[in-house]
Amino acid sequence: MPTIADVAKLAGLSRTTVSRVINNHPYVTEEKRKLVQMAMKELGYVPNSSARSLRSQRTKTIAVLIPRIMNPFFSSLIEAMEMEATDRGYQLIVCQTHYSPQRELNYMKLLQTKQVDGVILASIQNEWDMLKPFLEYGPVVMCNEFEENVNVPVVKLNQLQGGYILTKYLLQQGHRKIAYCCGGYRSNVARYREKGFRKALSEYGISFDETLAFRNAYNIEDGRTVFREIASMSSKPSAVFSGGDEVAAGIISEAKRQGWRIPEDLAVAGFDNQEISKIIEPTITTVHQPVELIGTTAVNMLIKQIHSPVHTVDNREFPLELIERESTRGNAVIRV
Amino acid sequence: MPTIADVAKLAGLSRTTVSRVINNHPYVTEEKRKLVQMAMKELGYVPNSSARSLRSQRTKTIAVLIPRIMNPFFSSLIEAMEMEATDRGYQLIVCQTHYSPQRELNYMKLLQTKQVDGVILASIQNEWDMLKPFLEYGPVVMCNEFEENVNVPVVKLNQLQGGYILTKYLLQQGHRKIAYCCGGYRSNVARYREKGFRKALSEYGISFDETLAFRNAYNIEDGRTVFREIASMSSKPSAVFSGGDEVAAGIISEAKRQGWRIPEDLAVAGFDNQEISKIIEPTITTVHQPVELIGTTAVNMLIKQIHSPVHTVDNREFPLELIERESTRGNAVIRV
DNA sequence: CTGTTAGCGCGTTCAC
DNA sequence: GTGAACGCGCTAACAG
Repeated sequence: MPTIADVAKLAGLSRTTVSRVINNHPYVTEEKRKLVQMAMKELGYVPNSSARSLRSQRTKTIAVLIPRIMNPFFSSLIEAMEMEATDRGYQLIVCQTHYSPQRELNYMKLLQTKQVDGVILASIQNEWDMLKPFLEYGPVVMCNEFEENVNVPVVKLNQLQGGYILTKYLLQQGHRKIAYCCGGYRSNVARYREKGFRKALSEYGISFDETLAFRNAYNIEDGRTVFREIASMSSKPSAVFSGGDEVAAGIISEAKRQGWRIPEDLAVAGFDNQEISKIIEPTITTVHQPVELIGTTAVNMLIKQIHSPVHTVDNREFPLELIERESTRGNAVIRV
Repeated sequence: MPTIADVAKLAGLSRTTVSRVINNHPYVTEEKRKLVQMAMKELGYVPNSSARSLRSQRTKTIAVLIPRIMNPFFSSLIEAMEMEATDRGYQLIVCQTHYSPQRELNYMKLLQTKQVDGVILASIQNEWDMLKPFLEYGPVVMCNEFEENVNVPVVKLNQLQGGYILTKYLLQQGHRKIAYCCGGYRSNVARYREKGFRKALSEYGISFDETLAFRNAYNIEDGRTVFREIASMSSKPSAVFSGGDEVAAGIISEAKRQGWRIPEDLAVAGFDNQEISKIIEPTITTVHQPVELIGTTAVNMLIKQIHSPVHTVDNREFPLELIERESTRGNAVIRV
């Protein structure tokens, strides 16, 4: 492997000049620039990035923490982030916590060891006290998931509004007894979504019914289980608000197996507007989340922080949008 | 940020001794080891990984190239790889080529600049001549996608067998006119799958009919298009072999919209055994690919190469498995 | 405009 | 068992 010294020797110049050419510095004669470039090409020289990192204290690499990649929400988030990072000259390291606080802490150490220039937290598994100390080692940006009263830039979605519009829509459709599904017990995303759910209910004078809440629903299989529980209830809901399209799909699938009609016997609403919500029969009413938008925004906010470590905490929040489909439509009958 | 020198000073020892403790070297008194550990803790010392990389010529980082992460096949591949890499002390950089040869080459440069210790190619966009030169810069392992007559370790799936068993099954069900869908025009995965398809056909004395082939089908929307074309044919197939579950789902969905019955009017088989194949109605007959297995295997093969750059090219190939579901079952009528 | 010189933080021969 | 000294490859003063 040729080093900068080899190039310098071949070009008959100093290492400094070669370095200047590499980094597009001004104050290099066009003539010598050519000389250096030819030498680089002839030797097949490429700068060693460990050396550059050590010298410049910059790795041009960022890490993003998510629970797991198989969740389509996080796949699309990573997809968008990776593209944006690449466009801006950064590498992206994926870190799956699998909901483990310990793994999360281990990944945060990438910041201490200076393996990455910054971290995007798209999931939070530890109490903030555990995470806070890492802020001193480098910039951190929160994306989607967030922590309150914390001095960290965050790009998030208006979950309260999202929960509200979806619930209000169900109420307007005539539903008065609505089951509630969510996952992630200490997630602020889920918490605010629930606030929106409750707000809409209260506007109709309805109070939250904990016996209609399912708080551990993450995937299709969980959705099936939820349905079975609903089916076994003596006083059944006429609609379900599900915090995820997969869960909604599971509920629908199981309901149909057991001969229920959707939405006539049970209206089902999801969240995320994932592919599955468009292909299932009936198609699922859901809330669209601009995932690509928050992904690219988070990357850009982080890179900005990396370049100017001034603590200008500029938060961003984007609205959510209701997508009405078949799984809730046209069964507008008030059932008391 | 404290350095190794600070720790040495505080502990009243030399940098060498500190380094030995960090790297678990023998020949360090238990007493001094404690001393060093206390000093490290007191200062909150953490080794700088750029410096370690520069010195040891090891980054403990690997890159994996895929077309895009949103494809569930690649999400699960990355999920498995990331877990295995982490378990083995490596970081994983995701590289999405988006089917662009140029992007692929850019990512391969990570090997030249020594930003990564090795690369896993799970997708190939360039002619091999373009990729081959990079082998000299570090170990490369191919995973799933492959190139023939090339001296690179590869872990793959027996696509020929996969295509064969699925097609043979359709033939046994009585189908004689089977449409064929695939994506990826220069993929060996697709090529061998097609070989299996043709092999099964020929055993039944049927020749491949190019007018029944759709070679640009990747997603649900493409599946819908495929169906429309099939529906408009004068001489229609009784079954479809689709190279992906999404495409199969799109075909089914569109077919149902237009009032066709599946499998009675058209049997549809997919590939990959993805979630969607279990939830769609009818559920989709498909071929299960052990994605996690090839993911972890590829990571381990690469790490092995990194540790001992001996060119022992040990390839691995795993079998595929047919999963029979509703989308093809029970319409076993010979139609000529 | 260009070259000389000093480290960035660490691991590793060698001597002791 | 331990420490002094060198260099991994590069960039950034500082002179000139």
